[in-house]
Amino acid sequence: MPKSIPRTYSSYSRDALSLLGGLIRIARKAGKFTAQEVAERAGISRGLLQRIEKGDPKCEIGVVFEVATLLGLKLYDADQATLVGHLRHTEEKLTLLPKSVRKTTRAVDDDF
Amino acid sequence: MPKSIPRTYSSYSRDALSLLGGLIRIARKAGKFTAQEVAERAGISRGLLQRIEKGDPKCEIGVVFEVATLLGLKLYDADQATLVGHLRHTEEKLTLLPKSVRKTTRAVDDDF
DNA sequence: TACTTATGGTTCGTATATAGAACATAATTA
DNA sequence: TAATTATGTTCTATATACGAACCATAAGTA
Repeated sequence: MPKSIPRTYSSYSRDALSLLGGLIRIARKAGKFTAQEVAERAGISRGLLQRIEKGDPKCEIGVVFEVATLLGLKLYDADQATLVGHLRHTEEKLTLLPKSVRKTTRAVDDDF
Repeated sequence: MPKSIPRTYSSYSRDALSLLGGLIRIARKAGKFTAQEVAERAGISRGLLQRIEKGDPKCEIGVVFEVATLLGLKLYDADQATLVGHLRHTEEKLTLLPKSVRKTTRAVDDDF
């Protein structure tokens, strides 16, 4: 990690992070859990939970998802399709697509 | 970080991560982008993009969201409510809830 | 009011995720 | 088929997220 380039995020991503963090906070308060309790059950520090609830982009996604799951949040609004169904669908799509994305194929008619 | 406790993830979280990574990969291939291209546009390394597409829990959530956004994925299936609307709703809920979760209030009738 | 507890914000040391390069393999094209 | 390119994987050095221990403030309770 030689270069230290500060990361930038689109407003959409930041909004999504804030939303997810806010939902987590709401779920925690709705369940009458203290930050300490949730942090312990999730196996993380209270400080990290605070960052998660704030929507800090620099958190492990696995931990964020785990906390959300712990509090009963649905990560994927499975209105009709279940998560597993979604996964199966994903795999199907992947098998149909070419395994490598071949670029402009440096062909002959490139000299126009 | 003195102690090194390996993190554990619920199957639901792992499925969600795999799903998100798979959707990202599908979107990338559908758009005919090479991993190199997407990584460059996202300002990350190709190796990190691979881990993201694999659903590695130990990635910054901000980067994952950013890549997803870059490829046009909707992080929150805004069937009816927009993201911003969701956010407003979140804030409303938060203002209604007590700001601190007060625990069992260590009262008198605790000696049963 | 005073008391208790939750929350928010530091700082510091360390475990670890990351970038970058290198290499091998797989996949597509001519 | 050969040639080219994408992908997958491993390695090392470094930037940084994390846990832990603080303190200050806010918020709920008696």
